[in-house]
Amino acid sequence: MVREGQRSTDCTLMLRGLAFRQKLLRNGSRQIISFHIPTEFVDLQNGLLGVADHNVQSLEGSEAAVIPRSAVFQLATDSAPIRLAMWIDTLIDASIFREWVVNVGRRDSRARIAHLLCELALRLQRTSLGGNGSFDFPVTQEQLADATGLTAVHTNRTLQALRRDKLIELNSRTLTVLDWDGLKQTADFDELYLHQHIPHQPMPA
Amino acid sequence: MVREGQRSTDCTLMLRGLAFRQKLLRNGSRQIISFHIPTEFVDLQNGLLGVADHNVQSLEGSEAAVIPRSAVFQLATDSAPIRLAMWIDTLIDASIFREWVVNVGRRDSRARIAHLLCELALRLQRTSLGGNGSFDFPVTQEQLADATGLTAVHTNRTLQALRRDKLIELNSRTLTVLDWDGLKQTADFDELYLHQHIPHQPMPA
DNA sequence: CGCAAGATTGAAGATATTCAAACAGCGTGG
DNA sequence: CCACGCTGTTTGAATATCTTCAATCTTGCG
Repeated sequence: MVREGQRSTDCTLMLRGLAFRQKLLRNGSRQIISFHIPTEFVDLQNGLLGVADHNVQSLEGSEAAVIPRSAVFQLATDSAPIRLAMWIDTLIDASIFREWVVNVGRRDSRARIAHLLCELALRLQRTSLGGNGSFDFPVTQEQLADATGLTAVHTNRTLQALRRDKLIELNSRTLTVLDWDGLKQTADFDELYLHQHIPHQPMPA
Repeated sequence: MVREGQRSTDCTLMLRGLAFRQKLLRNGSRQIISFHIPTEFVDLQNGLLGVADHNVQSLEGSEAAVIPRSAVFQLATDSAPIRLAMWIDTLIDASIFREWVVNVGRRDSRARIAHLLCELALRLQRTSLGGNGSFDFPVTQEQLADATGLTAVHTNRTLQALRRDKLIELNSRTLTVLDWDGLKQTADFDELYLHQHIPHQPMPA
């Protein structure tokens, strides 16, 4: 979808499925930096920064709307509320990145994976893509590993531990949260950083 | 400077010294999320998001200009170029967070610390706060550790290794980069993510 | 069926943590 | 002026967590 170093000419809006952003290191390893679910902009910032500093990749079965950069900025230029909404969207993005720094920096494997699952579950729930704690989850363990800064092997073992403790179920492509409070607790999860309750003002005073 | 959960009423602009943002975890540990040097905004985003999701702390001897939120937004409302510049500022912030996720997620201690030093050195250099590779560096090893997701002890040993290899010198309060290319190489450092060369257009088309 | 991708398992090893103690620099107060 | 306490740095040894490597198992699918 987007390649690092490339000049970006479009913005993409997720419609169906999952996409993620990643950075590749010289030594061959990869870090996934964010996941994106339907209704979310994937790369609103690329247009303004001119050059993409990372890649975007979509999982199979995903659909995204590709919007020419010029159209997006026309919207932003014409409408102050839309412009503000777009800015806030990128700020929430940044807030999630900050939490991810904490996640990979200061939590053990168990809490890390639990935290990632909490975040995705909550965001999916919010867009009503998951009925009562069950979600379509087409993320491989290797991708989970690259998102949490772990290896695929250790991710596998950690997932087993979470299953053993009856916190989650994770079959081929579906994740179900069995014990939401327990998962939140092991994840040290506080949803404040998702900023789901932005005050609806025309312009903050 | 800023406390988590607090409603923010001001923006702060660094004038002298160093400040950093941090998140505290329930288990008592801490993750530093960014450092801020003079000429940089520390928390432009807090005003828009309404509630701070993290703390900001300044090192001794720092000075910052506290600007009422309303004044900042008045500026943003009145001037399209300033508004754009502010947006871009927050986007570069986010880009740095992304690189930090990679840093703590996928680099070993040596590369992690080298990368952090590269970033700070380059940013300081850019604001001409460092003559020929020597900088005032009032960051303790414990803070370095909390920024890289390591322990203070291991940070100490890693710094010794960097010194032994003649990459840096780090005395009480001054950092000097002895071998810039070597440091960049061990850090896997690519400055693209700092977006120092944003095209100067009135509005990207 | 048979391939390919993903998941799982085991054992050995590396990297980083923990705990505890010693050491250095520095400002304060006796 | 020096002892004292404080903060920050350094060191060692034992331990934990996570990685690596390699093999096996499972599943979906042409």
